Order: sequence, then C-alpha cells, then structure tokens
Amino acid sequence: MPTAPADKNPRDCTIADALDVVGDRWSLLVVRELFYAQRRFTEIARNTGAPRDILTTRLRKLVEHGVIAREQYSERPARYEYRLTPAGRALSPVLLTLKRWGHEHVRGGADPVRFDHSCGHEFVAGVHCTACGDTLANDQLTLESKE
Amino acid sequence: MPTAPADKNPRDCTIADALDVVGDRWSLLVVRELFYAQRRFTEIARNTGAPRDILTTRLRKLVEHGVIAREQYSERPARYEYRLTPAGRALSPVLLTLKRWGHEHVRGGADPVRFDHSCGHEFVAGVHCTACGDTLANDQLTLESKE
DNA sequence: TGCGGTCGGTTTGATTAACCAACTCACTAC
DNA sequence: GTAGTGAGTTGGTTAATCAAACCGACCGCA
Repeated sequence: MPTAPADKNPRDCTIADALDVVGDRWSLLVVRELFYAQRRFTEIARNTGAPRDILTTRLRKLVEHGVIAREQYSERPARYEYRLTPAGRALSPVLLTLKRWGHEHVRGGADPVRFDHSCGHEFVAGVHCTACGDTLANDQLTLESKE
Repeated sequence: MPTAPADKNPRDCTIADALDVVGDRWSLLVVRELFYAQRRFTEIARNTGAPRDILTTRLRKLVEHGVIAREQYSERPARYEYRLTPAGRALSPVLLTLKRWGHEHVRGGADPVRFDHSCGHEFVAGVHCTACGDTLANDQLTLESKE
C-alpha cells in the first residue's frame, strides 16, 4: 500500500467515516445477522450476544445512517423487524473479507461457516481492481491525495 | 471494548473472531497508519486521533494477536516502532472494502484519499470468488453451515 | 551547566458507555 | 386467569474512555 505525508490532524478518510458507522463491537454482527435473514430483535440479540439495551441503540444508529430499515410487521401488538437497505447490502464485501481474515489469521482450522458460490466451489473472497479486473498484489497501489 | 464479554458469542463465526481483534474504534485506524508507513507512537496517535493511553492498550493487543510487531529502533534512548506482520498486511482487503463503502455510502462526493492502481486507473476494490474469479453478485452465495 | 524539545509512554480524575437483571406493555394461546 | 412471547425500558454497577498533566531518558545547543 501507498505511503502518505505526515499530517498533523486526524486524517480526512473514508475508512474512518465507515468506522464511525460500523466500527464497534456489535454493528457488523447485526448486519451479519440480517444477511442471514434473522430480522427480529430477539433473534439478533441471541445470535450476536449483544445486550438488549445496546442492541436497541445500535439498531437505531444503523437506521439513522441508512444501513438498515425498521419495518412494522404487526399492527397489534406493534412488532417490528429490520432489513438491510442497499447501503447495508453493500457491506457484504467488508464482511466477506473480514471472514476470510478471521479464518486465516485468527482462528486456525476449518471455518465453521462456509459459503458456497454458484460456481460450485466454496466462496473465498478476493479483492481486485474494478478498473482492470486484476487481483490485488503487493506494491501495486500508489497514494494520490487530493489537495 | 478490549475484553470480550464473557463468551456471549452464540454464533461460532470467524467474522466475530476477526472483530474480537480489530472490531473497535481504533485498531483498524492503527493498521491504516502502518500501511501508510507511519510507524511511531506519536505519529499514529496524531493521525488517528486516538488518546495515547488507549493507543498503548490497542498496540499491545495487536502485538499480542500477531497483527503488528514492536521493534526497538534506538538503544539510548530506548525508542520503539511498530510494523505490520504478514497477518496485519492481510488486512488490506478489509481496509479497501471499508474505504469503498465509506466513500459510497457514508460520505458523498469525492474521496479525499485516492489510490492509483498499477494499471493506471484509480483503485476501487471489488470482491470476487477466488475459485472461479467471478465478481460477486447478489444471490450467488449459499450457506453451508457445518455441524 | 542549564534550557528547551522529542519520544514513548503512564498517571490522574472525570465522564461516558457497556453490561446485566429485572421489569413493562401489549398482546396470543391455552 | 395463567403462561408465554416480542420488543423493548429501567436501574444500578462496573468498566472503558478521554483530555490533560506528568515522567524519565535522552539530544542539541550555547
């Protein structure tokens, strides 16, 4: 990866922007559950392990940032479920690259959860340049900070 | 955040494993700085905005998990710097997908930091299946949980 | 010999957030 | 009418966070 000039204040950076929204212990696990089509508060709480009050604040924050949407599925009693918005669905590359990293560099052995790709093989995420299609290798990126 | 709340992670999942290591507000920003070759405590503190004491605990945790290494670069006075290990370098796909998401779904407008790929175009990260090479599209993944 | 500055932290003390258990409210089903 | 469920709230406690000050070992300069 590229090198950057030493600035004096925290960087103006879209990685930081992304982390402001999903850079805590629970948010990405909530998004994971919604990818698994677990849309209900209680299911999400159970599958993530997040305390219920924290989950409440995280869900609100994610709704506020347009990552998920809260929809009523029952009038009486009032019951709600959560769904990914397009912005939320766009997080799949982040989850898939994290999954691979967690598998290869945190946990050894077999991954307890496998995704199969429509090509017939297990899905393992790789990253490529959307312009030329080449898989990313070391030292191929140059920083172009804009003034 | 440092301590994972007593094994409350009901889903056995390598995404959660990854987040146990880098799923807090500062860790990925630290890794970002190391990608930018900012290796010193003071530089990392300045460029991330992390409080110095928090940075101390995060750096120790990342060393502990093998993401970064602490190396002495001066005997007297004793001075240290941090470097990415191969595991740390393997986080680039996570940072690049987060960067794209932050740009497209959190901040509008131009990305303040651009990477240029060796192909001559701006680098925008895409995700593909490492088996067949196809770019990921919706509804191509099937869950294969193993019991 | 003294003065200012750097580096890599640690300490302090106040604020904030996370956590957990128990509780509510509005129902449904028995 | 008792039990259970879903989606949260509430209260009390612990733990993490933060900004700012402090520290020790140097280094450069005069």
